[in-house]
Amino acid sequence: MKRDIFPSGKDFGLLIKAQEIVASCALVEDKFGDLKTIAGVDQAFLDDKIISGIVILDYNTMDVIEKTYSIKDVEFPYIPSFLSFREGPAIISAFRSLKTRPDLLMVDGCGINHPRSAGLATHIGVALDMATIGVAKKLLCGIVEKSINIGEYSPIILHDQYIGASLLSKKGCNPIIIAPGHKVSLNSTIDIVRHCLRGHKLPEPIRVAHGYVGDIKRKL
DNA sequence: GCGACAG
DNA sequence: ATCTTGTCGC
Repeated sequence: MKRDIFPSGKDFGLLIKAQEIVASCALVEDKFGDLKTIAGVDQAFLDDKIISGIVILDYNTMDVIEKTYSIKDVEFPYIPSFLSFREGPAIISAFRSLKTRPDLLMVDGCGINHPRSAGLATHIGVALDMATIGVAKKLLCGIVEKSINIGEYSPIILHDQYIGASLLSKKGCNPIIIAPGHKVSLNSTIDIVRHCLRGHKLPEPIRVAHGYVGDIKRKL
């Protein structure tokens, strides 16, 4: 099953097939329990190595509960809309080394706001069968409906479908792009991301995970 | 054909 | 993502 959505080679026909399978499995509805903990994951690169770091935080206090990481060889290049095949394997590896399973996972990248509705957050969510949300800093596809003020969001539309939101999380910063990954609705995605904002542009799970992998990389 | 294009 | 000091603004 999981092997089908992470083909080993670089046959684009197979990769696209894998993404279509992921998209067909994606669920944009709230299918997670009480949010006691929330995790964030991010990657850093050093030579031909990819470092994936995951941090689990207390949902209410945003205090760090657990951290873990994984280092693997980079075996796929960065190609827009195919990020999952470059970073996905390392994330799965890091996730497997966690002692506890978080109630939801925030991923740096797209969710269903992807050309084939299979962004990294959605791919990871389906692979791990867990609720995920995608948080990106740039738009990959779709158009932002309207201009917004601080604290507000604007729908992102693609093919007449409401697939995500552009949220102005902090003054003086560009808006962040958020979208459901798997097992999370659009409204909950917005509520949860807002809940995780603590005075910074990025929500805590992603911000802390980013700093964490940076530290790991530095100490190598 | 040309430009856009998560990390 | 990554190479990198100082600097402008809130």
